[in-house]
Formats: sequence, structure tokens, C-alpha cells
Amino acid sequence: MVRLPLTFAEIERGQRLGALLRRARGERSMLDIALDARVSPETLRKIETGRVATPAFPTIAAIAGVLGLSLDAVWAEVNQTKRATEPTGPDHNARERLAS
Amino acid sequence: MVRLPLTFAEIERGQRLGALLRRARGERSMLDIALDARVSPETLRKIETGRVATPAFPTIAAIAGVLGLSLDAVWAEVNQTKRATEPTGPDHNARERLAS
DNA sequence: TTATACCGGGATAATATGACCGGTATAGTT
DNA sequence: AACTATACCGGTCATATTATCCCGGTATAA
Repeated sequence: MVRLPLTFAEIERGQRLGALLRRARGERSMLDIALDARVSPETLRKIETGRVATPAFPTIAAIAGVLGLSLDAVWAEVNQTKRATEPTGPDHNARERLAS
Repeated sequence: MVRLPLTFAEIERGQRLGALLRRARGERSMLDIALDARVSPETLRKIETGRVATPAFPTIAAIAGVLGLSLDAVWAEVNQTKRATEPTGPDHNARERLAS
């Protein structure tokens, strides 16, 4: 056992991360963000589409910086298990959904 | 060229990241933190010693979580090259030390 | 002697990054 | 209609790097 394969949970978390970044990108193009963050457009695309589940810390930090996202908020949202919305409870997701 | 080798700046940034995490660890042992963060003690050691320059985002997030560090603060601190005391030049031997 | 804690080096599977390809879809242009 | 440009997609490939294991070694302290 040298490098454990990604678990299903990690893959799903990667997909949530990609979806979050894509939402935060809004109307701006991938190319625009990628150039700003100094990452390859291909890399950004792979992350957004969830094909790269555990990107490098500097990569995500650079992208989040361009998108104006807090890394702590990104990590918190990406880790929370999706559950049915609670009509009576407080909306803890409101802030992270700002991008839409 | 498919995957660009790490630059000097990235290697040095990785070393600052490792030093920061080690400082934040305080008196607690590597094993303790690693088990809490669910990463291998070997991985934590390599990151702390700066032998892994660009760890995965989930890896750093988990460690920072255990240490009670903000990811945004970590990223900001690791990126400022300004030394408060005794400014030294760039470490031109960093790459050789990292070569395995 | 025993135990904890850390180190560097080596080895290896899995992954990330980056590039290329053809394809789809849309919108604007001639 | 045909053409052009932008934007994104999945697949595939090559190379660099990570995450994890193992080993022997050093240092400290009980």
C-alpha cells in the first residue's frame, strides 16, 4: 500500500469543490480566471468538472483568491453532507451560495 | 512539457508552509496531530520538513483544522516573503536538498 | 534497557498538472 | 446559408509530484 486510491467520499467531495468554484465563477470565462490565477485552463477545467478530486493547496488557494472566496468557507462547504433543506431552521448555506 | 517542475519560489514557499505548521504544532507530537488529521505521520513529517512543496488541499485543510489554523491566514503568511529579522537571500540550494 | 520522537533516504502506486485532439453548442458575421 | 469566434467538453497521453510504506539512524529521557 503506497498511495491509497481515492475513496468515493473523496471523489464526491472533489465534485462538490468543482461545482462550488464553477458557481463562484459566474459569467466570467474559465480562461479569464485561469490566467488570473496563473494556473492552466486545462487544470481549472479538470477541477471544475470534478475530474481532479484532490488538487494542490496552492492551486485551490490561487483560484479561490481570484474568485474572492475564503478557503475556510470553501473547505467548510465542501465537507458538509448534503441534506434536505430545513424550512424552519436557519439557512447556514446562504453565504456560500452568494455566487448564484 | 507536461507537468512543470517546482520552481524555487514554490519550493521555498513549501518550506515556509512546513515551518509554519511545525510552529503551530507546539509541544504536541507529529503522531498525535497526524492521527487527528487522518493523514500518515510520514506525510505530515514530509510537509513539515518542507520536502513536499505543494501538498493536496484536503491534506493541508485537515492539518490546519486540527491545529486550529485558518487556511486563509496560512496562505497569506506563507506567501509573504518579507522577513521580519535577518533578511537572507534566496536559498539556492533548496532544489538540491529536495532532490530524492 | 526501554520508549518516545524525529530524521533522511529509498521504493512504489496513484494522482495532479499540462498539453493535445476532435467534438458540441452558441452567437455573431458575411 | 456558410463561415468565424468563443466557450466548454471528454478522452488520451507524458511527466512531475504526492501519499504512503519501509529501514536504519540519532537524540533524549525514564
